[in-house]
Amino acid sequence: MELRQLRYFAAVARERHFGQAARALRIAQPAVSRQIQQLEAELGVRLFDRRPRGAVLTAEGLALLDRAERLLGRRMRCAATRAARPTGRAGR
Amino acid sequence: MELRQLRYFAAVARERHFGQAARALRIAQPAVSRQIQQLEAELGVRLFDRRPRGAVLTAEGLALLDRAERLLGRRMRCAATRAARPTGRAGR
DNA sequence: TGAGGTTACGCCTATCGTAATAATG
DNA sequence: CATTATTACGATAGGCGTAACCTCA
Repeated sequence: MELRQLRYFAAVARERHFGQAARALRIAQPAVSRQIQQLEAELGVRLFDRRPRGAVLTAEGLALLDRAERLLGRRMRCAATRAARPTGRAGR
Repeated sequence: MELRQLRYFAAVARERHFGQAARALRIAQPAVSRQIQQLEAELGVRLFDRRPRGAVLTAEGLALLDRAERLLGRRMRCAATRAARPTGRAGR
């Protein structure tokens, strides 16, 4: 599993739309579709119900969304990134 | 940033050794070195002090390790992963 | 000089985008 | 029949492994 997949997944969940998610991500729709499929295959669950008017989260998808957003939200912006500021030590 | 980078980083931090981390990860040493470099570049910090006897975490590295292990530990094993049982994995 | 990390280079896998296809109300 | 997701396919980028090089006590 990679963060990219979670990011795409979260986008689709937010937009409830593969195409709109793709637009928000600045990529093509098939790329989103593929990553979601991969994620579903790896997890062994169906994350979305594909409908002609868009995609709706399944129960498992909803549960994953909670975790995924939490993970994405706290990426790695705490400890190390703070040191990237001019707070004293800067190696290069 | 990808989970792969965090996984490699955590391995090096645990082993305090690029080569040993590579062995633990079942990959070659340069692969580890490259991913760590990428991570350092993205974060803008030096995560390890390379020494002739191994690698030691910098203060920023230590802080990142804490977050990384937490993230890796709670990957996505809650809701969806429950359905991901055997018969589906194909390595290389 | 030896242990360990990095750079160079070629291969292979994965991802992406465009276009065509299938499915559903 | 229109809208939306999927599959096919060629092109591109990224990651990995082997080999050679550099660095430091």
